Amino acid sequence: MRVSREKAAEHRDRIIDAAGALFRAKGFGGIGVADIMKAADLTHGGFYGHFASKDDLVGEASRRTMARAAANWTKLVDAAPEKPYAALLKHYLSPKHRDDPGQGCAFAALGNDAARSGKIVRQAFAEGLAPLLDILAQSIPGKSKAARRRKAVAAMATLVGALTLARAVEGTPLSDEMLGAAHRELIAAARR
Amino acid sequence: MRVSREKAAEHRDRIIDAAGALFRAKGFGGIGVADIMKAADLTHGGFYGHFASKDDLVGEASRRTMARAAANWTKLVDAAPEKPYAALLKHYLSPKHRDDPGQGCAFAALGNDAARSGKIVRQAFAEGLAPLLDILAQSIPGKSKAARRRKAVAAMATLVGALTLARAVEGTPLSDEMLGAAHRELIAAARR
DNA sequence: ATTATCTATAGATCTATAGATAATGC
DNA sequence: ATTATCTATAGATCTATAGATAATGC
Repeated sequence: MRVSREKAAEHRDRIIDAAGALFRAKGFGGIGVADIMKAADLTHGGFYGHFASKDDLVGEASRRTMARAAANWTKLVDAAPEKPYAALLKHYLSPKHRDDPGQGCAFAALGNDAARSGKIVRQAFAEGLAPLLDILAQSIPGKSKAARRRKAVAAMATLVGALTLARAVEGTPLSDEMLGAAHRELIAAARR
Repeated sequence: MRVSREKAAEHRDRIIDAAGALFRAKGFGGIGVADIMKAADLTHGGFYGHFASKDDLVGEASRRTMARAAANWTKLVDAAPEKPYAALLKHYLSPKHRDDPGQGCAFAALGNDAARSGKIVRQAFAEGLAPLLDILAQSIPGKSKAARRRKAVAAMATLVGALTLARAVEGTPLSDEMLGAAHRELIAAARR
C-alpha cells in the first residue's frame, strides 16, 4: 500500500536511525539492507526508493550519528560548566558506553570500517570529527590555544583507542583496566 | 597433485601469512577464503584440509600477527637502549605505518572487528595485547611500577586511537595532525 | 594405502532491480 | 496520474563439503 508524503519522510528517518544503530553494532559490512529495513518495519525492496545505494545510506547514517554526538557533547559540557572536561571523560569512558556500541561513538565503533571505505565516507568522518575536537579544545585546560588544540586531538585519540581496545578485550580484566588508566592519565595530562 | 608433508606445512604457513595481511587490510569479513587461498597460491577447496573453519584461521592469523608485533617491539627497544619509548612512538605513529595497515598493528587494524567477534577471538586479542603493554611499561619513564603500568596502558590507547583515526580521515589535514599531536603529547606525558 | 590438493557444487546470503499494487493528492 | 511500498527474483559472492586425482612414504 501507498503512504502519505509525510509518512514516507518518516520512513526515511526510521531507516537512517535503524542503520545508525546497526552499523555501529555490526559494522558497515556486517548488516544487510534487508535487516535494516526489517528493523525499520519496512520491506526490503522499498529501500531503493529512499536511497540510491547502501553506500549512500552509510554516508547518511554516519553523518547523522556524528552530528548527534556533537549535540550530545555540547549538552554534557553545558550541564557541567565548572568541569566540562571531566564530564566528557566520565561519560565517554564508562562501562555503559563500552557495552552499548550501537548507541555510542561512531569513531570507536566504525573507525576501522571508515578507514577501509572510500574517500566520501572518510571525508564525512573528518567533517564529523572536527566539531568534537572543537568542543574538547574548549573544555580542556591549557596554556595557549595551540596547546589546547593539541591536547584535544591527542585526548580524542586516547578516548577512541581506549574504548576500541576495551571492547576488543571485553570479558578480560584488561578491559576495565583500559578505561581506568585512560581516564586517570587524561586527567593528569590536563593538569600539566 | 599431492605434495610432501613438509610442503603441506609450508602451505599452511603461507595461508596464515596471507590471511594475516589480508585480514588487517580488509577486515575479518572483508576478505573471503577463496581470495586468501589465491594469495597463498593454492586452490579454494584445499583450505579445509588445513583449518576447521574460517574462524579457526582468524584466530591463528591474529595470534601470529600479534606475536610478531611483540618480537618487533622488542627489537626496536633493544636497538635504542637509551631512548626505547621514543623509538616505539616514532615507529608506531609514522605515516608509513598509517599507510600500510596490512603490515601494521593488529589492534589498530582490527580492533572493531575483534570487538564484534566471539569470546575466543577477544581472548586471543587480550593475550596478544599483554606483552605489548609489558614492553611499553618497561620502556616508559615513571615514578613507580604502578605508574609506569598505568602510563603504558593509556599510551597504548593513544597509539591505537591515533592510528585508527588517522586512517579513518586519511586524505584530510586531520590525519597528519592526529599523528603529530599524539606523538607530542605522549612525549610530554612521559616527562611527568 | 595414505593424504594433500583440486574441481565442482550445494546452500546461504547479499545488493539491486523489475513489475505489481494501492493509496494519495492534483 | 503519481508515487511509496511490496513481492519476486536476477546475479554475484561466500562458506563449506563431496568426490576425484595424483604423489608420497610405509
